[in-house]
Amino acid sequence: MTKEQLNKNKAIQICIDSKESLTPNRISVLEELLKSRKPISAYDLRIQLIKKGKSLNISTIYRVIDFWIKLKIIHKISLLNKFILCSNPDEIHTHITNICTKCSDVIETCNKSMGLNLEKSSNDLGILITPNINLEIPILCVNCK
Amino acid sequence: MTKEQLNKNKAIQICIDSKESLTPNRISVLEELLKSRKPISAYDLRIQLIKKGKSLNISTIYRVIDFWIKLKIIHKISLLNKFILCSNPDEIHTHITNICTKCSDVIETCNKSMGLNLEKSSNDLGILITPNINLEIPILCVNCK
DNA sequence: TTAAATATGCAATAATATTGCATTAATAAT
DNA sequence: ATTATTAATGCAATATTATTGCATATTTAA
Repeated sequence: MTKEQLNKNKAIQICIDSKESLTPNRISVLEELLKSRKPISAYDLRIQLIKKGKSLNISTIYRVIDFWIKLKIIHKISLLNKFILCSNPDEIHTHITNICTKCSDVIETCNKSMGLNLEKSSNDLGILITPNINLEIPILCVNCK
Repeated sequence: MTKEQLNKNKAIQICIDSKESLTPNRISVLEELLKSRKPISAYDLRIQLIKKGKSLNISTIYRVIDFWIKLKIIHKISLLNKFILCSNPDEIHTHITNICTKCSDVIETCNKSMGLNLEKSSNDLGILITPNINLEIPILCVNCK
């Protein structure tokens, strides 16, 4: 079983588990994101789907994206106004999206590997860090640095 | 000397030191941002200035904002598509903008107080974290949590 | 099988941001 | 000081990203 297939199955499983309906549009958007390793904009995603004969309205694209975001399958990369699949959606932790400022490549890591201890510091400040947030860190990747 | 005045002077000093010209528009935008404790959009900033009889074109607004961003006086908050003054522009470190997801209030902290050790972890991953980046952390503030 | 709830399409519109080119203002050179 | 050069701004069009209200279609529940 390939990694891609695995992610798709996992996403579908999460969808079923949460008792949401798995419509053709939702599957199409999911499959398209599985293919694009880099973050992709909603409009570009739409163009890719049109190329495959699937012509969704842009509002539907956004709604479907919101749907997967709600299930934590997709991340919005605010720095780029683009979207990407989450690499490990079923684990509750601080997601970290390292974004290369040169090539827009994305390397997803987690709090442990990044030396973050946000819980402690947030306690000190009196603020609350909610679970499953996504931090975007501008970086230079191995190739670009 | 008030804190506001201090920040303005500091910003102006940084501008002079970097041999950039301090135009009326740049000062107007700076003053407006000094007043708004919360992040503000470019268009709203424009409206505020219009109320004071200063009618800048939106492209000028964006250019002036970019100017101050280049000098590290302003941060863009990508999560909100808004802009805010940096609270300590002359210190080179990882800036952290804690953004309350409920009220959009912003609490700026720094890496030390947030338990981050990004340099070490980035070495491990082979990526490079450039100086003076700004991390946006979605939180719940003291009032909203 | 019908009723209710949800998803999608459609098309308009909102919100955010950029561009090319003309004009004006600021700075440097003479 | 005057002119030449460079940089900033205005203008207005356009690009990009995102949302909305309402009608229709599809899915799920009764």
